[in-house]
Amino acid sequence: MPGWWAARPAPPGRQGRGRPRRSFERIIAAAADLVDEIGAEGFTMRLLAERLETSTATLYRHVSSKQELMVYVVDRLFAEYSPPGRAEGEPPQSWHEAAEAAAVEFNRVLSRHPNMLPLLISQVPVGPHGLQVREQTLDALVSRGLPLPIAARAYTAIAHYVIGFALQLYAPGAPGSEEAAALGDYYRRLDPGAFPLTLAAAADLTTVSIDDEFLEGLRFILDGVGQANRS
Amino acid sequence: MPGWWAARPAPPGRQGRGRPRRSFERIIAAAADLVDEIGAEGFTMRLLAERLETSTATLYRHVSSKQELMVYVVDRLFAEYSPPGRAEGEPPQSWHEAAEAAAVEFNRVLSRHPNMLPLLISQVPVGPHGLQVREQTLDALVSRGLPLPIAARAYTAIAHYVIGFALQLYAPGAPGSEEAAALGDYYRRLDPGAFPLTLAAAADLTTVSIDDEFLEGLRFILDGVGQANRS
DNA sequence: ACCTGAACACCGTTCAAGT
DNA sequence: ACCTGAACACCGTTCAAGT
Repeated sequence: MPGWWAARPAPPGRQGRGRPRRSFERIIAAAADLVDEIGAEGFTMRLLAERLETSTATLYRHVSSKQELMVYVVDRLFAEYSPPGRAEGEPPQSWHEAAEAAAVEFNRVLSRHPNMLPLLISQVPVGPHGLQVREQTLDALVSRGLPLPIAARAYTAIAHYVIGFALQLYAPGAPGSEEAAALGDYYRRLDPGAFPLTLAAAADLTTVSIDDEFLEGLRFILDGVGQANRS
Repeated sequence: MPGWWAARPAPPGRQGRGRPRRSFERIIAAAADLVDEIGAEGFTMRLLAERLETSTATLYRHVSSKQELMVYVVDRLFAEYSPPGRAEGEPPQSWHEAAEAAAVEFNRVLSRHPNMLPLLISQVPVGPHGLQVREQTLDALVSRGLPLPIAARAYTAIAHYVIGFALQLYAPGAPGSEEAAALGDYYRRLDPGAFPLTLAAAADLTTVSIDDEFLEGLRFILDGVGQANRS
């Protein structure tokens, strides 16, 4: 499992004088596509080599390991994040609205790459794009009046929440539309006497959409941040 | 990656008439110990067979796959959770205090099993013990006056937060004491002009302990829940 | 200098063959 | 009936040998 500190300002590989750099990016891009298509689980250096019409030994001349490759694959997620723009004629947003919009956009990016989510574990994204997103978001909050110490803590809490939510909802292995039925069966088979509240809550939770559930939890955090800001 | 719905009320294996059941539990216990010792990454059916002085083929007569085995290994985490007891002569807790105590206890359990954390991805713990913990916690909140719909959403948000926090802090691959230095180096190498807020926040964040950081984020959520409860 | 076939040391899982 | 050695179909990674 790769750690965040493993990422380095200058990407690796014996980058000669420009050409190898290009190969490195071609490899990362192809690897990202492959993970999207077949999942992090099924991703194989042999498959990647095949798709690039080369050999695995050649891949290892540009990246030092599969782990390192995955660090850069994850960073491409953050390249897709587009900071929620303040719309033209609209009134200036509060930090609260800006934070919510950022979280929703981050969630949207993650939901589009379910197969990549397992790679986010124990890997705070600190690749070039990951850092840029954090800096942009901190700036959005601070410029709207939220003090930096609180903004930094809010960013951490929100990032944890969004990633955790996405992992359990979108990641391969999470219940899809068909598996939801199996889950229903599972709950119905539970002894209602033993888990009355769990069952009652499950019945209630199915009445709200997943998006709403995401927003409700998010607002818990944002309201708490607001309280910290006032006190 | 195993899904939660995959867990079943009745554990698997051709459980004959009592004896095989015992074997099943011996296997799960040994597997859990092995994961704790060498990590989920290094865990191997061959290693487990060796430790139990049997063969892999025999293991497969009691569990249907490595994935299923891991589902039950994870559930053992929840068997360790001891619901924070209301102390003897003390005044009755609020739901707020109860929720915080539960989250802290859950975090404590997770922090003691860093090697098991990667197994929690895309696996909402729905094994027997996992369900019991949820039911107990919901009961603790509801009995202290928090309405069930809010309690259920709070439980989900808190669980996501605690697991996300633990994954990024305790999971193998997270920066230990030595790697923290490497991380410092990494940040120092960043262009301060490009990431001024990230750098300023990092300097500030190092002044609070990890436990405090955990509690601060947690209180964001709990304060938000309180606000939802009042409105 | 750059590339690669083939190997090395592993996996999870299965099955024919033993007791 | 219960167990298992040995195999099957893979991995990530390396290296001698080619161009």
